[in-house]
Amino acid sequence: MAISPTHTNRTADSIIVPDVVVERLPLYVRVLAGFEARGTEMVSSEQLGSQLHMTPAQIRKDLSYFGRFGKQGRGYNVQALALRLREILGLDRSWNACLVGVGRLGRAIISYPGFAPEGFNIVSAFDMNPAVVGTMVDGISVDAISEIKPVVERLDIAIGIVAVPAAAAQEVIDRLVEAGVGGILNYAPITAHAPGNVKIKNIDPVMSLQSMTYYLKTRIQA
Amino acid sequence: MAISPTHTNRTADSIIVPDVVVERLPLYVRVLAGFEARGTEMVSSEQLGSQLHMTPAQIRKDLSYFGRFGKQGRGYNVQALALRLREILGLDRSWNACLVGVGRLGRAIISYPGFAPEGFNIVSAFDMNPAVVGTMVDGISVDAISEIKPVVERLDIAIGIVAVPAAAAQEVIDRLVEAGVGGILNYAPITAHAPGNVKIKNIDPVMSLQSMTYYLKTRIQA
DNA sequence: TGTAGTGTGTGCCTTATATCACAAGCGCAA
DNA sequence: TTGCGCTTGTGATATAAGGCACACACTACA
Repeated sequence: MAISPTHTNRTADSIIVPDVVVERLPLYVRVLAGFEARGTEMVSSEQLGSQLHMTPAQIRKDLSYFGRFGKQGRGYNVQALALRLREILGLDRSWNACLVGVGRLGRAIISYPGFAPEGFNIVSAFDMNPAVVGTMVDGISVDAISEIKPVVERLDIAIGIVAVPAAAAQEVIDRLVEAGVGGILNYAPITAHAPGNVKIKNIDPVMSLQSMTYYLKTRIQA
Repeated sequence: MAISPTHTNRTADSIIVPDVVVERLPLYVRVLAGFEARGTEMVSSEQLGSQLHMTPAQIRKDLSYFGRFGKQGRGYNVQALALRLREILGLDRSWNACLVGVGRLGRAIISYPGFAPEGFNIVSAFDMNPAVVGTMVDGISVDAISEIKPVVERLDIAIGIVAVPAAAAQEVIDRLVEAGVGGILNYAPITAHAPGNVKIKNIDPVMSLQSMTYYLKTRIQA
């Protein structure tokens, strides 16, 4: 949460970075990767901004929370900035995750090919259903819910992915927290609760659609 | 976007409701459904707030954008408020959606059982791969990308769900917009662009994880 | 009819976030 | 070496969102 900047004259070290800013960093990493792939050496906040549809000032300010990465008159070195942002986000290493709930959704998550290339490895799965426990799904062995704590500890799992029915989700989250995970990716349609030192991110396509329709309602159909 | 309130003495009709507020409404609908199921007749903003971990004042203020639904000293009638919010969000009807990209992710989306009960029906699918075009997936026929426009018009499709690789996503989104959809649910990891009258919602679990690790980094492991 | 208890709706204030705008730094060209 | 064009980093300012606190409305009960 804290960073050690040499770049500031404010009261103290350890400036708190707003969540909104942290959530934008992966976006920057992604467009930088694009420029990197195209062999571009330098980019300006202007260029980044036009790609991302945001103002250059916002990008500069976001970056300024973490240091001074740019050169006046030149912009940012693509490679260096990408590298630095990955370090800041903790993307310069890989992370172990476990999945709870090996139903239809859970299986789709296990076989989703987007996690591994970014350094997120699902190394373990859990389910309540005795018919599934003990089987292998896509190379991952499925254990009983009661095994969460020992397995999380043994495999150094930092992230729990929750794909169980709504009714069971909070209970599962509590177990994951107790087992020591630091973050939870929750696919269940509930308002999940966890202690402040555990980060929860919700993925809820249905809720996205349900707010979208508010805008569809008033549209004149083409 | 506009509402016709009798409840206000402000400058004009048609108050613009902030996006953040609209995005919270489905949350309210969900907890109200819970109270409804338990047979509760009245709830206070206090009770709603404690379920959702938010302040009662925020809930009251959010609701006040749309009308005066509560009774002093009593709270809100659960059924009536749920009904009204559903109307406001356009959830008192069903919506047709189409899926573009029938790969692994696309198939998982088609067979995801969470959409239909909430009134979102995937009625059509499209893919680029000639091997898939013409087949049926989970009861949905797969057409060529070039068919998007006629099919969207014929089946009155308001929502496009994008599950194609990043490189193809913007092109697909452009086609969907041109075909006349009003909203897009985008699973591709890109910064999508669309005209202002088309609502885009992104679902990106990887990006969620990538910002989560920022907080995991600094955690003392248990 | 009166009074006590409760919870809404909202004006006003606080906090958070975004944008502006400019001094200062850098590189290039003459 | 000087000067010009460009782009950063950041105070200052503007806008947006959140929360407080209270007048007022409603119910219940005496």
